[in-house]
Amino acid sequence: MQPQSRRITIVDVARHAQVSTTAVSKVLRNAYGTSPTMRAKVQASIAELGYRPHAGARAMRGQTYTVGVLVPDLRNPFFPDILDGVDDQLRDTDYQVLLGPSHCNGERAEARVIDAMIDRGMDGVVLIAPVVPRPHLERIARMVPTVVVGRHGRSTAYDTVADDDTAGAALIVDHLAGLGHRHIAHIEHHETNPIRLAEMPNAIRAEGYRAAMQAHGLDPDIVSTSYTRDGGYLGAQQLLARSRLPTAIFAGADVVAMGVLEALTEAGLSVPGDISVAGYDNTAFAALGPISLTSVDQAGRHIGGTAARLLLDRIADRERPTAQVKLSPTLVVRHSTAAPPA
Amino acid sequence: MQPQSRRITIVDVARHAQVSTTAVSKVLRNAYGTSPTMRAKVQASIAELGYRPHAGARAMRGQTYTVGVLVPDLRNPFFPDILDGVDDQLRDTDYQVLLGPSHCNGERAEARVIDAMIDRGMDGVVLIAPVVPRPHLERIARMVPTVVVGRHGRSTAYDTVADDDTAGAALIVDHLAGLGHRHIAHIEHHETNPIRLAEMPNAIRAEGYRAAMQAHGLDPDIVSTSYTRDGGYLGAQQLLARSRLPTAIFAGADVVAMGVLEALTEAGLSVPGDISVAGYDNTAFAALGPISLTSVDQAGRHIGGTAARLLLDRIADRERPTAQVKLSPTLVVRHSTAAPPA
DNA sequence: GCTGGTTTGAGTAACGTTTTACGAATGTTG
DNA sequence: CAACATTCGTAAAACGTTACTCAAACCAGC
Repeated sequence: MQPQSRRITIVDVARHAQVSTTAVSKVLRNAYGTSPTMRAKVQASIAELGYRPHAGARAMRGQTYTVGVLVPDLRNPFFPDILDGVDDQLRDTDYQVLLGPSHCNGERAEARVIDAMIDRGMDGVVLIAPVVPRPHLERIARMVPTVVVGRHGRSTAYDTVADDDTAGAALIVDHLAGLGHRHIAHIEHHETNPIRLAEMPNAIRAEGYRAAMQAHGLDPDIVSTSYTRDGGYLGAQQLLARSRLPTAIFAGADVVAMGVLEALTEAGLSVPGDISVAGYDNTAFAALGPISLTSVDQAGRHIGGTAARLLLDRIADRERPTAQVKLSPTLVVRHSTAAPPA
Repeated sequence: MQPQSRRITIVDVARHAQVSTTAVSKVLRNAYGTSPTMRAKVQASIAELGYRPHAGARAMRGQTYTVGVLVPDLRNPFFPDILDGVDDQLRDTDYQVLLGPSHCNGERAEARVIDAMIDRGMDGVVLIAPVVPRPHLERIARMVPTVVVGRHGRSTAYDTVADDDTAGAALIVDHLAGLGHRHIAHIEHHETNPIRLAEMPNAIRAEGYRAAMQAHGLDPDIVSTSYTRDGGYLGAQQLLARSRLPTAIFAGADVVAMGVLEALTEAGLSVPGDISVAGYDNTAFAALGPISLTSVDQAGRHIGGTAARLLLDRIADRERPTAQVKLSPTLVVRHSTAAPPA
């Protein structure tokens, strides 16, 4: 088990192919000024020696061919959909995706992960529903090409891709009201920061819910917890503690609905017999037979694909004006919603 | 929106603190030969200038303080548990975790992601249930400190952390047999490669199932698909197509059980009334009220924590003999299993 | 006050790549 | 055939950090 031999470098390849290191570098980046003959020679040597470019060294001068994706919560089954979309776009490029997990969803932790990605020379980053303050986002975007997913608000520094959460919330409320529900509660991710209130999807969904309820002449009823399973569980428990139960619960995310179903099951209530439940994101979980959750589909894969494409565009041209892509969600009706009990 | 100012380097810090760059470097790595006075001065300058070390440059000489974790499937809810454990251990160190997603679970794709992590100068890697050939693993481990999680087989090059899958499978079979089941089917992740047959958890579970069945004097009945939701769905459909149904299904992973439940629901069968279902991994999904899946707990968080600790150890001393940690699983009985219908 | 040892800090050469500038062929035009 | 583009390839200088070598400053103990 001898200590591994030194890594093969561009110099080794150059020597083997009998050309200069510059020539090898040019071939690698398929830059201008390489004859087919030379290209072939170099590529043969690369293959024979098993050369692999050293990203660290590359980072010092040019690109690393790496893009980082900030994932706020690995337990939320919506995010893999987005990542699939990113992967679709990047699979056939030289770029490699690395994920920055920020499970403990604090602002500090998130900022730390983003900084770490920048320090590691990522050519660009996709930030999924980041919670750091707006100016911080702008600062990041000035350092590295950035696409922000699922957070509204126009910036001149970064592109955004988001779902029309106002419309999505309305889809649910319209559906439930159409079934005859008058008392529809909403469980949201708690938010006080004024900027995030205007930008984060959770806040927009809550606001959309409120507007839609009023449009139907109904009273909004919001419980604030978090977009996690536990948040859903706690939120539902708060509702269950009431003297008068709602006849339907609109959970701000499928993962929240998981917790809601948990609490309702525990309380011995049947869905949708006693109470209807709707989610948001149309994750694989919602589609699951025993669950069969009515949900709003925001086409995560498409969102991810769009984000990746925008990012590649921006890496290619950092001066291009920023884009704001807004996608329209659709309603997927399943068995967790029905007319309220008589 | 002026083009971002040049990155602050160690040289800027040195100038600002009026010391040499060497001194700054020493403080950063808290190496030998720094007086408290100097350390304070340097740290003040670092804070004031907002200096951040450039990982690419570091990669060329020393460490990058980055560890990579290969995650085979982001939709399997077991993996976040492992990652939590890794995070627990690394949170208070200088190390940063980055995830390499390998969704399309081919050998090629996996090898590509691992290579990418090595190229990017990771100080160490944790490979979760890797499928690449054994010699490839050895080669990787010779290049970079490596811990392999959930794959059995002793190596002199890398450490391993795994669950005792033989015992885990027996727990399920014993439980179901104890309830009176005679016809217990198992859905496994298909495997033909002889080395993986001896090392991969799926293969060991299947073998453990077979052994336990025989110990009870029962006939094994195995369906081969994959450890995904779709795999579970297809496997269950194959079983449902039979003239004689099993009275219980042991799914090799919770994520497989998701698909099984899906298929059974679709077929109008009730669980556990018509048929019992058990999973493996005891994910949050299994605990979910409406699901309430009997499962085997292999303490993912603990596995992840152990892996991270072993990795740090090995980064500190690459010559230390390798360790093989095997953890004992426990059975968690819920409502998806019951005595077979009379 | 000198010796010998220990701290403390500085100077400098890598590390592997890209980039800029430039020379040597080769082809093209008047 | 001279003058000039064009193409192909090379040399050398960065990039930001760490590790190695070595000098200066300091401290005992005689």
